[in-house]
Amino acid sequence: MTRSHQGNLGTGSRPARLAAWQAEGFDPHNCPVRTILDQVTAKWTVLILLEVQEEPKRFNMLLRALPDISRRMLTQGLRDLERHGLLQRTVFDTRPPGVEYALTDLGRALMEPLLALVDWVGAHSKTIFAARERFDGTASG
Amino acid sequence: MTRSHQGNLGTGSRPARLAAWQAEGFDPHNCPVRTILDQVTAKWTVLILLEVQEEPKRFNMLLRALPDISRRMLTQGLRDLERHGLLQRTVFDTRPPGVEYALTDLGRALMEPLLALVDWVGAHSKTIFAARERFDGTASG
DNA sequence: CGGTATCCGGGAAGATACTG
DNA sequence: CAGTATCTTCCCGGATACCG
Repeated sequence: MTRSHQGNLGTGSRPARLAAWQAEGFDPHNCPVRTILDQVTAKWTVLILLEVQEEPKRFNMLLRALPDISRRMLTQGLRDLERHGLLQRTVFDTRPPGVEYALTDLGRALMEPLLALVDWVGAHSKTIFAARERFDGTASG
Repeated sequence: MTRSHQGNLGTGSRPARLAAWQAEGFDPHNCPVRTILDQVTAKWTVLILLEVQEEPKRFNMLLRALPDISRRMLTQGLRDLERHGLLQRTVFDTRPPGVEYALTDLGRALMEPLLALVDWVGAHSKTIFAARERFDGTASG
């Protein structure tokens, strides 16, 4: 398991981006950005971030707000976001104990490009769905 | 901007976004944006889009450019991108037959917010990795 | 309340072989 | 060259039960 080395997907905005990365030793097996991106865009994380963005939330509040998530997956998603420094977990020593999750500064910063993507998809969802149906139609017809 | 939304993830930029969506009947089981977003950010799609963005590519060129992808997954990813209207598949009646994949206008439009996210992650990957190690360290130590 | 541990089924994805 | 078909394996994720 040799996992050490970065210097992969990152800044730079010319067209031949991937080619440039490859020229400087891009290693798809070992690309930190892919790892992070997979996490950030994982099934539940976007929704969790969206929830917490409004205001800090407690575990069961999130469980209720995200109707089809399981305890297990919520815990896991929360841990992962915390691990990446995007969420701050705060335990209150009350009775019964309370735990609050809030965006960190890093998490808040992430919301900008993330919401931009979400908005783009939202704005074009009809077009995309139309393309889907066209594709599925011609495939079967 | 007569963009009538369909009650799900989409346009709108106030803070309590999720709450607003829920108020107007947001259904997490049936959210088009989540479906699309999952596809768009799936394991290989970003890399595929990055590759064809430079210039149209053929199947085996992509296979070679993405060292650790399997035939099966490449085919599937390509089909999916085509299905969503992001990629244009063109067959050349040459011998031996050639097939070329290129971004559509929609696909090109997607690259802007998508690259913005990728760049953000790239720019903050060190911070995030540091957070990871800190988290893992305190967890085990 | 806020989790963790365990079991288990189904789908995702790799390897391989074959086809037009 | 550009895929498809099949087989198998692996791990994601739901359900459930229990702990601090």
